[in-house]
Amino acid sequence: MPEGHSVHRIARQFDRNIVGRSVAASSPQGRFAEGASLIDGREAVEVRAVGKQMFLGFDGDLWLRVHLGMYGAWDFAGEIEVDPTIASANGRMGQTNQRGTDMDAVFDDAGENSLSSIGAPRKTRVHVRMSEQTRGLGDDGSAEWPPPVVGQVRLRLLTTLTCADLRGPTACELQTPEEVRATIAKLGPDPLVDDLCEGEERFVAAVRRKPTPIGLLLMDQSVVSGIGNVYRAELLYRALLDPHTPGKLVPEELVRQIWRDWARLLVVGVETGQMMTMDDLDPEAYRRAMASRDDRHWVYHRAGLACRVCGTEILLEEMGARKLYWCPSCQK
DNA sequence: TAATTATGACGAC
DNA sequence: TCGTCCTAATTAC
Repeated sequence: MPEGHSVHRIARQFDRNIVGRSVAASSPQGRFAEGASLIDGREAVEVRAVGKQMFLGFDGDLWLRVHLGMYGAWDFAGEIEVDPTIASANGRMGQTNQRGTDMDAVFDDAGENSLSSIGAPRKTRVHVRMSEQTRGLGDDGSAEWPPPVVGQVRLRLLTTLTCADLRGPTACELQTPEEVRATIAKLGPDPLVDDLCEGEERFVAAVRRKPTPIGLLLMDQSVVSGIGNVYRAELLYRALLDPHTPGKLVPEELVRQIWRDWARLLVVGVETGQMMTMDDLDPEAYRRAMASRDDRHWVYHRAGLACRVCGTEILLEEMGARKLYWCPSCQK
């Protein structure tokens, strides 16, 4: 799944292409038929991303809450107005998506996926038909509209120009404004939502209150929003911090540093669509790091390999029912 | 064709 | 701590 950066990117796409328009909603798969019928015909009026969740507001105080879980995805198709920041990232990643449709992949949160053949799960994809020029020139030569449904589509939102297909979400439900507020209230601070200073104080307070290992706290969405398994491993490495350290024993200044680092990585992630965690590298090393998913991180997915800095073997253990990668030598 | 994997989160013990 | 749910790509057989 998309960690926080992907959800913010998706929200931007909604803001650009869905918000302010009436949508036809359906559930091709049938499992959200009732909800879709309630949305159908309404105008989307606002989108919010908080941590790993997205809230899409419709007129009449009806909100759609979506959590993609581990392998949910939104597929966009149609003539899409691309967010400038996303478009700029395109220069680096513009390549045809693996489905080989008539769409150009303007961005692909699978950045790491499309740059590598290693078994990454499906990623959030965005297919964009950039111009009239490409319309009708695709492999199928048909430029069908709306696009044919492929696979299990829980929810399809269609405007006159844009099609957004949701598949595999762990949560897809309608909420009242009250419920949206309640959901968000339970979430820890998100650097792109909350005031940075305020967020930092909340994060520091939550972490330093608990005996729980910092490696678990970073994954706890009530402590801080948007961090997933990749960012957890990388943030801890960047902080040179042992994942087992109880929250209350992490020096306050280091806790603050982690928050600010998360804020920085999140911004980079939103801009590039990639979980770039080795941004301190020189250009040549950076280029190499980008070349494949396996070369992109300090410790994530590097079990058994030598630490890039000290050469010690990167360890793999289960923490919070997820795979935790770390360097026992660098992280104390 | 089946098994495996994945950037999550819940609820039942 | 476990099992469960959501889906599709990749790998193994």
